[in-house]
Amino acid sequence: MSEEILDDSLPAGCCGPADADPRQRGQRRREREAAIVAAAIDEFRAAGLTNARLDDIATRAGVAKGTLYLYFDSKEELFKAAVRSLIHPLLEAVEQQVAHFEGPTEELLRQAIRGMYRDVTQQTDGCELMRLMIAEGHRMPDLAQFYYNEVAARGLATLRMIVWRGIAKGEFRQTPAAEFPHLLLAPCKLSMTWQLIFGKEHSLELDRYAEAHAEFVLAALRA
Amino acid sequence: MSEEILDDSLPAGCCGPADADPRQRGQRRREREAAIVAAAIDEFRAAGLTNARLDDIATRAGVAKGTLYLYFDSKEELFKAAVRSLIHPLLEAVEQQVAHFEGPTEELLRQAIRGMYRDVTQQTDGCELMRLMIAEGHRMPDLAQFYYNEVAARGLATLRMIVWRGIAKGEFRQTPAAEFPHLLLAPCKLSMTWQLIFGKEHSLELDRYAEAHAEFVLAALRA
Amino acid sequence: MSEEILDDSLPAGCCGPADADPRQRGQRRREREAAIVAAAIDEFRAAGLTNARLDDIATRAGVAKGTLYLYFDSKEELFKAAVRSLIHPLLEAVEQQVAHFEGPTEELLRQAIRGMYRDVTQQTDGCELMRLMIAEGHRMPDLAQFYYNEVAARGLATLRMIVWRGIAKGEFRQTPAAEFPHLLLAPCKLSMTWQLIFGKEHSLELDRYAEAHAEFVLAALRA
Amino acid sequence: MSEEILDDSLPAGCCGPADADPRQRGQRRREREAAIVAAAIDEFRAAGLTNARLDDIATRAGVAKGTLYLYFDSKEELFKAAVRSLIHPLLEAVEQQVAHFEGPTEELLRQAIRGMYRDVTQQTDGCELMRLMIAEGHRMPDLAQFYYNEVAARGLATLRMIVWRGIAKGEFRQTPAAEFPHLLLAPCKLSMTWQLIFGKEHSLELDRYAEAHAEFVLAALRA
DNA sequence: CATGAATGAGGTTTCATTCAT
DNA sequence: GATGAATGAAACCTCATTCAT
Repeated sequence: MSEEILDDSLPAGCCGPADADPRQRGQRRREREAAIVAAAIDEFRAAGLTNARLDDIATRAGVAKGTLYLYFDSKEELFKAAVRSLIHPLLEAVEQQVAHFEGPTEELLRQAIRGMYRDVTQQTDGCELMRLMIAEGHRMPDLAQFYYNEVAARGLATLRMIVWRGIAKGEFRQTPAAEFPHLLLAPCKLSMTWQLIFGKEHSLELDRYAEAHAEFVLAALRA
Repeated sequence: MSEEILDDSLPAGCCGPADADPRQRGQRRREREAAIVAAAIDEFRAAGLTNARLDDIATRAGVAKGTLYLYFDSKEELFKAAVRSLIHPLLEAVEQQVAHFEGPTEELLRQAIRGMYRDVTQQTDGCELMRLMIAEGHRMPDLAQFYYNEVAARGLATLRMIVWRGIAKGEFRQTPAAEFPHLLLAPCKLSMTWQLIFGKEHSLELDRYAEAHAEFVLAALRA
Repeated sequence: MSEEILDDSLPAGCCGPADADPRQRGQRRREREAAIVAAAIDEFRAAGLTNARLDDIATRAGVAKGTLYLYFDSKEELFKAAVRSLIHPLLEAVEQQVAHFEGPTEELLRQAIRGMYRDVTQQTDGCELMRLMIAEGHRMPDLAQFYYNEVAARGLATLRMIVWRGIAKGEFRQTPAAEFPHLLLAPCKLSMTWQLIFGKEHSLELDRYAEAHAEFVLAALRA
Repeated sequence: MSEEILDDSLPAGCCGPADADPRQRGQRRREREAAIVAAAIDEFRAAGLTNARLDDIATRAGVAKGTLYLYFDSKEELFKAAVRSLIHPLLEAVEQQVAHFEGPTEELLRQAIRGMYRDVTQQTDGCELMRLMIAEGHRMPDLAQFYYNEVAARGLATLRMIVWRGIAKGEFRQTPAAEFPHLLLAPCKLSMTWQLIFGKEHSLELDRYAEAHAEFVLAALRA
């Protein structure tokens, strides 16, 4: 994420701006934007929306401060772009989780749950994304809307489909989880907020906690 | 909160400054402090630690800006005081949750769960407290520690005792919830973060959600 | 200087303000004023006019901040009072420098020079007084005037009389020091500023320096 | 002064920013810095470190307040830069004073002494520099150290060399001034502090005073 | 396109002075 | 007289944003 984007692949001719080939132009532009967003994510994570400094983001991205404004209209827009770029991988992860699973639904759910914790155990960005959404989301309704559409709603839909599948196949009972798949997600979210608040200090034993999570919800679901 | 000066030991009449009743002084001081903290809570809730302005807090509290510094050493200290004052009611709620309950454990747990949602449904401060803890807690370890000791750990202990009681009386099965009472709390916390992020927009139907929560965990717990 | 003024010598009756005896009143008032000035000197020395805080002065003097204004109209007035009170001991030193000396004028001058260094070697206030006069004196012409009248002019007059006596008795030659006795004082003043700027860091060896001072000016003066 | 960025090594044409001539940049930068320091000197002289306002310095320098921080990290750093810039001319004056003098040492010393008074008679900054060093130096040991190295020690070394030269050539006697050249400098320093404290009010007649100074020390030195 | 110097509003914090008690 | 809580005017410093080059 914070790996410096290396531009030294530039052809002989020198000087970015003088690039003749429009394709190279577009290429370069996309690279820069990515570099800026990556830098922004790092800084926003570390400091939050208000405390992050455009100066630092620019430095980290290897561009001048003014350049940021060639790509984003304001700090807030850059923040949104950063958040969106954090969301995308989550989306794909969710999509693929259900995908084409064969086998008992219980196993499918176990895998889904295991997947949830990847963000918490490994130092992925999902946790920090949640922090940002909670901390600053309520002042950016469009961002919240976006998060709802692209992450929350879709993820829950996936979970609900798992429940339905289980019920349809006679593996699961009728439970409130069919209507509120949140119930299957909740323990993981709690572990996230736990980590956000307490950090390493009073950390849960995540392996056993995840196991407990799966066991517990399955106990409720099983026919 | 910030070492109350206790002047009560003064003898009846006489001396010292020509000051009115020292008890009145202390009284007035406590009132002001309360007013400042109340104002601070409002502003910090609306804007977060960085964005809240001391000017506004002072105005809202009906004092001059400089006065704040007679009561708190810095903005951060005021923030902590505000958070602590938010935590106190939770403390009491936690205390009372166990109390002296007679009857089936299932009913006890239902009541406990219903209690959890009071913060979410009614516009109490519990939700916002969580936002503040998540948003800024990681840079104030002492605050997180305090929150852990006084609220998190204690609340979870209460839940665990309920589970134990159920198991002991043969009402509940052995479940991972005995070790991780978090599992019983999680759906409620999720509804909190949900509300913090999405506000009124995509709000859960809390009544039915709470009911589903209770039903679901009981399904897992029941012998 | 910083010794707390102890008021416990108060008679039975209690409570300062209720003091009936007007003589005691005046006594108490004088004590307080002295305490305040002493405290002020300490603080002004340590921090200068602007940086010294009335809060600290009041605390050190054992009175309330508001009380200061019962004795002095403003911070600046208090500063002047403090400086004047520093000047007074110098006055006496100056007075005694002449005294009634019998014997060779050279010995008289040696003694005078030795006396000058008392302020520098011992931690007397003369040095710090000079700092204050230099640092802030130019904005308080009345203070400078006072210092000139009471110390500078008078001290120089004393030195000049010594020179005259030497010349009259045939011990000294005619030198510019008769008109500018400053020349006899200068090395000592230099050692003061030296100490004020460099502190203990590059300190002169004052004993030998003082000796050199005497030797040198006598070399110039001697017939 | 604050690490000049040297861009001069850049090749002729090409690249980098679409920036004008980098040499122009550096030029402009140096001009601004000089303007700021000049303004700072004026304000610090008039008001001292604490009382000088960055607002005023900025206005006088013709820049915005924030611009100051592009050149200096803090008020204190700016103060130091101002002091250093005052010291530099003194350094050079001292260096050149000895230089390549031919002729009797007495004449050399007379010239040196005359040089000393240039700062006092003309409105040069040497006097004010002394005020700043005395008033605020003791809280900036590095500044005092710098002043010692670059001015005090070097100036005294020069004076000592003059004395040695005189002794070596048989023109001067052995006097304490060989060890403490301060004695030759002292009357001038006294005139400086005199002026700092009393201003124009009780001013010495500097022409005749300087003459007296030279006469007096020569009387002591001459073989 | 890219730069980075410049801006200046806005924030926290300090502290001399006042005044009700 | 004495108190000390309260005031509010500055002061320093930050940083998102602009713009000449």
